[in-house]
Amino acid sequence: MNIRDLKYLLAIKETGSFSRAAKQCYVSQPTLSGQVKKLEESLGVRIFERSSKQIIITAVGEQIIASAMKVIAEVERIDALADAAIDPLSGRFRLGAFPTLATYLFPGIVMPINTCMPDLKLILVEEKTQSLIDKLKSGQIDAALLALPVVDEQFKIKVLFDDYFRLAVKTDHKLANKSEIGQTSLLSKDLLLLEEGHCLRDQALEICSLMGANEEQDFRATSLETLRLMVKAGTGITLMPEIAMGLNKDRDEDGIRYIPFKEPRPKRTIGLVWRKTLIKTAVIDELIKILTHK
Amino acid sequence: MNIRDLKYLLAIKETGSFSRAAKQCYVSQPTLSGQVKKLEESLGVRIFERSSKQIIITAVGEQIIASAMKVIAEVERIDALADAAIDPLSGRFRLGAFPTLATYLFPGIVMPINTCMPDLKLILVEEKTQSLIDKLKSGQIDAALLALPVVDEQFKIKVLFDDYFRLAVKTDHKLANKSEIGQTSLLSKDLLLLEEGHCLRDQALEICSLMGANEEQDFRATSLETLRLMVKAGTGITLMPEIAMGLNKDRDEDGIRYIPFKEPRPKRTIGLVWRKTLIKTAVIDELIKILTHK
DNA sequence: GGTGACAATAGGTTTTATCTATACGAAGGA
DNA sequence: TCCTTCGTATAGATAAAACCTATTGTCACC
Repeated sequence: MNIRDLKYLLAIKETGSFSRAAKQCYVSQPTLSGQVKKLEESLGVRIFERSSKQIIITAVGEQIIASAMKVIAEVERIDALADAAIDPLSGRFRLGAFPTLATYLFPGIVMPINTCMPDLKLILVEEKTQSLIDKLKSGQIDAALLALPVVDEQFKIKVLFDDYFRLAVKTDHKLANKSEIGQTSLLSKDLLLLEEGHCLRDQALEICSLMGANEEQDFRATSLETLRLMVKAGTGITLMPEIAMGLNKDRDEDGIRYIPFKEPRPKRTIGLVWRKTLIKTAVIDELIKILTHK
Repeated sequence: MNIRDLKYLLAIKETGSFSRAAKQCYVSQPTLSGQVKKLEESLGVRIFERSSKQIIITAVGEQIIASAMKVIAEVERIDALADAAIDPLSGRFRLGAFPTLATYLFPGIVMPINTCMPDLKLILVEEKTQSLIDKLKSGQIDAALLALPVVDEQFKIKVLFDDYFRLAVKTDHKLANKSEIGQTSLLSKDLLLLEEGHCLRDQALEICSLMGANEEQDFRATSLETLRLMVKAGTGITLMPEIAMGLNKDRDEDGIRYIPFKEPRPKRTIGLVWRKTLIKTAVIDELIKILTHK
């Protein structure tokens, strides 16, 4: 048996045809046909039912192909291990973050990452939390910045920092002159929220315990910047994480006042999450250094 | 990369030498050396530090070899899948059972198994429960008859039958004329038990709640038959599962009376346990049929 | 300095994978 | 029914690779 042969099997399953599989593997159709036939003979079972019409995979075939996929994946892992050993801080690295964090965090970390790991081809992915978790699991991204808690057997997690919430109100809002705010003050109808799927929306709802009261609102913003503009326009108030406030946390900006909460200050805890089986853990270590030194 | 090359790696790790590995793989030493060298070159990393004294595996080497083992295991699985597809009821099958069950159950199932699966090379393994579980996990046996509950993610389990306990006493024992017995009657010092590690010992202790009282006993039998002989000799009484009583459950035998317990009658539940990843599940199905029709 | 153990190298042979060209078989259209 | 098309199988030649034996190189030990 040969690794190449197993790749042929996967290609046939994928393309549904010997000729197309051959093309995909950059070999001639007779070569691929011959190798598959030899494999079938050596195993003593038929993997494909051939006809000029279509290729049907036998029951054993499906099982064999499932195992073949695992073999190929592990072989690729060997390649990746070798690559990482040559230079653990080089190659492609895909880092994800959810939108209400990514917008404000990513700009500040590109430079330091580039300085610290010049050979790393960094790919930044901005998606909602669930999508990031899915992509982490399927290996489409290598690590993600997520709001904790994230509970999953196959992940490793490093707590990075707390991001406290403030209440963003227009400077002439009735709450604007308060120096601190209690959570009960949020029981108002003019609280603006993001659309479904944003973790910040869920956190805000949890903080405000407004589940029922808010269902009737028919406006759902798609970004925090939209919310900010609406606060500025006097449409309502919103929760704003400090990371989204810009540099001057204690001064008003753009006619908006960011009022801190009374203790216990509501917050979101940001952590770095990656698969236990990830190979380039050296990159993770560097990322943690950069993200905790902020 | 080639599956054969990965086997070379494992052989070198195993034998600690290129020449011995070559011998183990039935190739010449230069062949193996050459292939390993080529593999190292294609991966761009050194897997072994060579010297005339000893072979040292590099850090990447260890990782690569760990992956190589997974690849080989999965490749062997492909072979096994094919074999099972040709004839699912043929080949070697290793069935385990713990001693106090095996002695009485095994003799009765060899014939039916042989009749029903004539091409199956059945290997019967009699070991204590913990050893059977270890061997199941490591693939040294294919299935085991165990006293439930057995809780493990990687196992599948089929409940087979209940095996009720009776109290075995000498016919002239003071309890011998009772037709039924309560569990409190067991608070006696002459209860004989098996040595540590037998699940029957633990079950007996649990039933009697005699943990403390029994620690001082310095006699621990190694088999149920020894216990039976001692009961017959008048040394004491013991718990005996019905399966060990022979065919005549309601008559005395050998000067021993087997007294049933009052409800709820204490029992052990016997189940068939196998790895979820086992390939020859057709054999499992047949075994279940045979073992539940008893 | 000689010896033994072990890995690396050299050169030739065998095996295997691959190619192009062609045959075969089924389905669809004239 | 015949012809074309699409797809797989077969044949024969070529290129690549894995393998062998013989030999060299290297290090430790006596």
